[in-house]
Amino acid sequence: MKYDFESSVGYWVTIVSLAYRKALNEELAPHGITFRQSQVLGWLVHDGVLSQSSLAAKMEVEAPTLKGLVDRMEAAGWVKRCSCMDDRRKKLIRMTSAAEPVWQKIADCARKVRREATAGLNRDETNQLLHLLRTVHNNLILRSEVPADEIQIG
Amino acid sequence: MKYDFESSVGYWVTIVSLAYRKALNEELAPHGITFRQSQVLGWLVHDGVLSQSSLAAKMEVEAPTLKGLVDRMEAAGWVKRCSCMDDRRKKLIRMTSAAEPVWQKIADCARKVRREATAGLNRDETNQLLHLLRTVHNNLILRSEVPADEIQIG
DNA sequence: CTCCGTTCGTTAGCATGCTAACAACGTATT
DNA sequence: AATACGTTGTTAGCATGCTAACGAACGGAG
Repeated sequence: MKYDFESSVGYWVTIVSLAYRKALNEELAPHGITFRQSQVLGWLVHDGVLSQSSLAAKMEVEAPTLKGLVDRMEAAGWVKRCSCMDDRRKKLIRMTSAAEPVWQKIADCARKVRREATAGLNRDETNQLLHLLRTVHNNLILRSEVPADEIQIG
Repeated sequence: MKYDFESSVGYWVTIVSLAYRKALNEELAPHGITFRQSQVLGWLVHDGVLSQSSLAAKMEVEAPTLKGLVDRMEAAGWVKRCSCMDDRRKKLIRMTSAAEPVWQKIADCARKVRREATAGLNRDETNQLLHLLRTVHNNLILRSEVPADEIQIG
């Protein structure tokens, strides 16, 4: 019983994701930062200050995964954990001044790889790709939020 | 200097890849197998016998990554390493008979998640998505094979 | 105010990714 | 044959992913 990987969205999304991350990691390596770490800085630039849980939600990873990311970035001096006055459970993550001069280079690397990845695609095709990926993502998110076998109205 | 993740192919491919893997892992967990391990069996069903290096190439991962996969699957009894007569360096991977009864269930899980992921997309849109992902993948592969700063014809 | 369920961050343990460096083997060159 | 170079698989070390289980803090019900 065969299974056709070549026509599987999961297969292609997996290997494109690996290839994209690898490409960007190569660009970022000289700056001592990784793909996911650069995304953390991106969200901090975008939103200012974020708690670990909200950052985890934005990056679509679980809490322990984000903790590891923040641990390494705090050790490297890119970010800092601050206590939250309103809620003593929360720890607010903010970018340090040491990270600011590097962010410009990171954004340049990200744009470069993005340009290379979408070479040969016109604006419509790129938008179509993003639209289709959002649709698939939404399908998978809804799936985890409302598993079919848990819908039991008594 | 902001960077717009929402319109980044890399961002969406990353989180869709994570969501897809997570969904399939949930389906496969009862069978004691993981997403990547199921793909190994898929390739073995498709091609019969494969050396580790050719399997790594098909799965788009590096040799040490594939070694870990095969190590765990051999320990679980799904696959077996066999020596190769023609080339004593190679180790041929083949599926064991113990894995065969599970493969049908794995393929069913894969088809189920695939159907859920592409819900709301017609055949044309799905093909378009696969086509665009292949294009992006090809761009990134070419990039790593011919880095621009290494083209130096003297 | 106390109890109880939820949320937040952490820990432990495992699966998957990578690069760098190595030994063993194959192959081409001299 | 001897040398050199490429290929194959392994090891070590690190970065990212996950679930399960936990303590601390919040918030609402009684």
